[in-house]
Amino acid sequence: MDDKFKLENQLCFRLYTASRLLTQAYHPLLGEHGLTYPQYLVLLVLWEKDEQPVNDIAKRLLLETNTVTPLLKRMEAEDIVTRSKGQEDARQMIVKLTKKGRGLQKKLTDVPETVGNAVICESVTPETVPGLFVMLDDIIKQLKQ
Amino acid sequence: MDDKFKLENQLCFRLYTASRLLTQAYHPLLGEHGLTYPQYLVLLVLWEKDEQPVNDIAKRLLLETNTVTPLLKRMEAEDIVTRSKGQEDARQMIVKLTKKGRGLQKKLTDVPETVGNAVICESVTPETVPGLFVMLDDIIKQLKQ
DNA sequence: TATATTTGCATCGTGAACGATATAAATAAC
DNA sequence: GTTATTTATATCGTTCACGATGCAAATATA
Repeated sequence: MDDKFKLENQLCFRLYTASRLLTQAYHPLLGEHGLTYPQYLVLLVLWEKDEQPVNDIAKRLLLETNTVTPLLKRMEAEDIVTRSKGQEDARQMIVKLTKKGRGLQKKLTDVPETVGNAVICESVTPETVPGLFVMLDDIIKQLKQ
Repeated sequence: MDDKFKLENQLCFRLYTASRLLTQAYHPLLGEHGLTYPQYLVLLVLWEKDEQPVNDIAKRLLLETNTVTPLLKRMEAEDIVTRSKGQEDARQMIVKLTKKGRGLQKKLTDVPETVGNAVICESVTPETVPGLFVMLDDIIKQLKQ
């Protein structure tokens, strides 16, 4: 009885574990450059579009500003980004890549492929990944409300 | 150029986000009983088999003991589990459910279904979830080494 | 049996996550 | 134009995660 409580029947535990383990796979690659995985996510956002307010970065990553603000301060301390008051709206804090922050893109050029290769296995291949993306995107969309 | 750095092409970001959002979905249901999601996972493990050493619980959840130990201490403080030195091996710390810990199973009986329903959507249905489980299990197995 | 190694757990420090709350600037309502 | 509300960000407290390290009990080795 109570198979519903079995760990093997839990979607959330699988997501939680897969997320942690895959983040761990990034660790040696990013740590070499003094980065954490959430900091790497901020870089992905800024590499796509530089000079964004805190709020835009947080929304893109589906995080709260109270998570992102301290993270950005650490990145500022490491000279990866600058933070400066917005011109038109003084409430905003505009985050901008430094030369070092932009330069990290080249240094991390092999990271996506390295990590991508690490997860390739029986049921997870270039052919099946798009289907996995659809399901995860649906779950995220659903839970965002 | 550099589509490989686009957030939309990242498996890890999807897992990370889906995991966080699904954990958030548990929050109101568990918080009502003073539980966090990782504490709920410990309960799932102990409900399956009571009286386990810290190490067995940690291994089951693929966590380190330095994560699990403080978590168990909080659960002990909340009178959900007891922790006592092992008889045959004095290094072990045996974790056992209290009456309250066992009783929580009945109180949380609706949680799996409630959360399960919350993720049902277009591409995630009782028919497609098993396929998703296979892929996530493969990823976990692969990353465990 | 004395010493070395392994094992199980704990402590410490750092960096997320996140709920709750605070503050100042911008905007809306009166 | 003054007051009320919303918005953008920050601060605070608690709980994970997790690498690094410490310590005592158990086991292996000499």
